[in-house]
Amino acid sequence: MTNQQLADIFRKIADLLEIKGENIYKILAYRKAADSLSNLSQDINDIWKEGKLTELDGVGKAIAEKIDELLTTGHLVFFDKLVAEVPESLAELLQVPDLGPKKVALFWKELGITRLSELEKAANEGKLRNLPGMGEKSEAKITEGIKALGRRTDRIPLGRAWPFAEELLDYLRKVSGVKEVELGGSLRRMRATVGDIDILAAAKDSSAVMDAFVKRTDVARVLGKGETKSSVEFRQGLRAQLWVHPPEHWGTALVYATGSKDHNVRLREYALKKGFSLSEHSLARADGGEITCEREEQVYQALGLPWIPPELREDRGEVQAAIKGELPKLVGLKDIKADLQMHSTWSDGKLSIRQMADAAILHGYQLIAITDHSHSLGVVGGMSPEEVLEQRKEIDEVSKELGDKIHIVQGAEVEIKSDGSLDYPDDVLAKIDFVLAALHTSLRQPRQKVTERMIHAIHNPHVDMIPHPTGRLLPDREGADLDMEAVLAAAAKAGVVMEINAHPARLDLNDVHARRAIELGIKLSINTDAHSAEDMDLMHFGVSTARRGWVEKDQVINTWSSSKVLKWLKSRG
DNA sequence: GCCGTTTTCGGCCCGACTGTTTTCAGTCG
Repeated sequence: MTNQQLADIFRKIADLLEIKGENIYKILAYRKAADSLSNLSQDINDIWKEGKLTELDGVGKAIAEKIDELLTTGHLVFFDKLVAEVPESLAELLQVPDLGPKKVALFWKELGITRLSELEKAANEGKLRNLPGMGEKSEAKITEGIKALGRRTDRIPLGRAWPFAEELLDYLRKVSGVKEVELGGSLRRMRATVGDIDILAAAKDSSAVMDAFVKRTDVARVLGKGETKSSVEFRQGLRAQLWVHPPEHWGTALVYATGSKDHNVRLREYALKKGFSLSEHSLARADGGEITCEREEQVYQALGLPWIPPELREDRGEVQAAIKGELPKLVGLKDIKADLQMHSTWSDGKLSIRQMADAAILHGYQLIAITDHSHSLGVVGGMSPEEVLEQRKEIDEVSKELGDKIHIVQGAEVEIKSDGSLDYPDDVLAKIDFVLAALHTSLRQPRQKVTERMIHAIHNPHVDMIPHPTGRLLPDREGADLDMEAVLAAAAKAGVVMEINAHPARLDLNDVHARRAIELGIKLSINTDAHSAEDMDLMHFGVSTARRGWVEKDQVINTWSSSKVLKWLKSRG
């Protein structure tokens, strides 16, 4: 069983226990253990074999025993008994907006409803409105919620939400009385996918900005509107919420709006130890004293902590690290001096080598690698071995023209074929300065096969980097089912660089695996995989993913000087 | 069910909004 499968079981247990009416803290404990498993960079099976389950955050004796039972037998008697008591299908009812465990339990006990279809039917027949605590409005809300479930977009890729959010920010900044507007939530934390768009505005009086927000022409539905918080659903199914706080509360409000929820809980727990009750409004003392914070830094400072970058705020140990003064010095966009994966008209790129080089110079880069595809990837017009030699001549010519303005390295993105062999013979690979071995096809091979295939490629002494390791395409195409722990171990041993592909549809390695990679001493490279000049602007998405993985500057080879990169390439032969 | 720089027992973040209520429960983030 994988980390994710275990996490799903514990989340399901939490849902069912909540419907059952269990102690809320027991439920939260299961959720915390599930989150811990989801955020884990190592394979749970390895931790289990080492007998270190209870070292995981949120895993104590009882949950460790359940993990042990699941990994040993593939089953959990506790879960089977629970499902016999509380129908498993009730958990899906919790997905309906505004429907929580109390009402699900009410409908189940009073009307025997266990499925979505039964709930919809009962609502349409007006059977819900007479139950205690219910009324016509609540019933209508449920009907509407079930419909919303059907059209609700799942989490959307960062790259799609980003331009929309930017436009929304610009719009709100123009409202009179608005002092500041900033992204919050998973967008500010730069998660690869986001559930909704969270925005914080500072204004003395919230009414003008709230009105402007809910009255936008693309708003399909207003889900709620109050003095400090409103939320809407846009026509495309995307949701957004806006908080408005006075400028003098901006710091605490921004911490609150940025989250994650778990980070906030962790921070508030720590604040309590320091004698403060932390909310979006202030840091309050029990004696009635209060500290308000205009800046986020002041909130952390008041707790004796350094400011924690938003990308780290996932409760993955950042608060503990901040307490110890051990936060990483994260890589930043300004540190990037090179882009080591891009395509030209030699395969599926839109521009010539010269044009790509000119664009890179505009980005201030010292070095680029032109990494066109190899021939077996027919759909993109990959290069034959003969073309590799011809392209070399062109790269030399362009290099001569541009002098010391930029270094151009000849690379190639070489297919890892379905049997694990590479698309060029060794004598061709030997002539290419920077060899990328990539998966694009047969991604659905079984875990063991695709992992062996990848490791075989890593073992080829000519291979320098693995670009976009899993091949995922957000939001639809899952990546290969790689045993990443085994892949990273092989890469660490071979000195092969792993890429964080900056394209927002990829962000691959993901944040969790990037963090594991640097723990293993692997060097990373953050590249745009540009097929046009505009694509080079996507670099910041990759940098943010690295930051989410606690990656520091020196661990990223394209922050190095060009001479250091060239020296490294030479050392690899 | 987890956890300990006040604790191995007794706590466990904090507040906004809505609807059904005349003061609060449920849901959400």
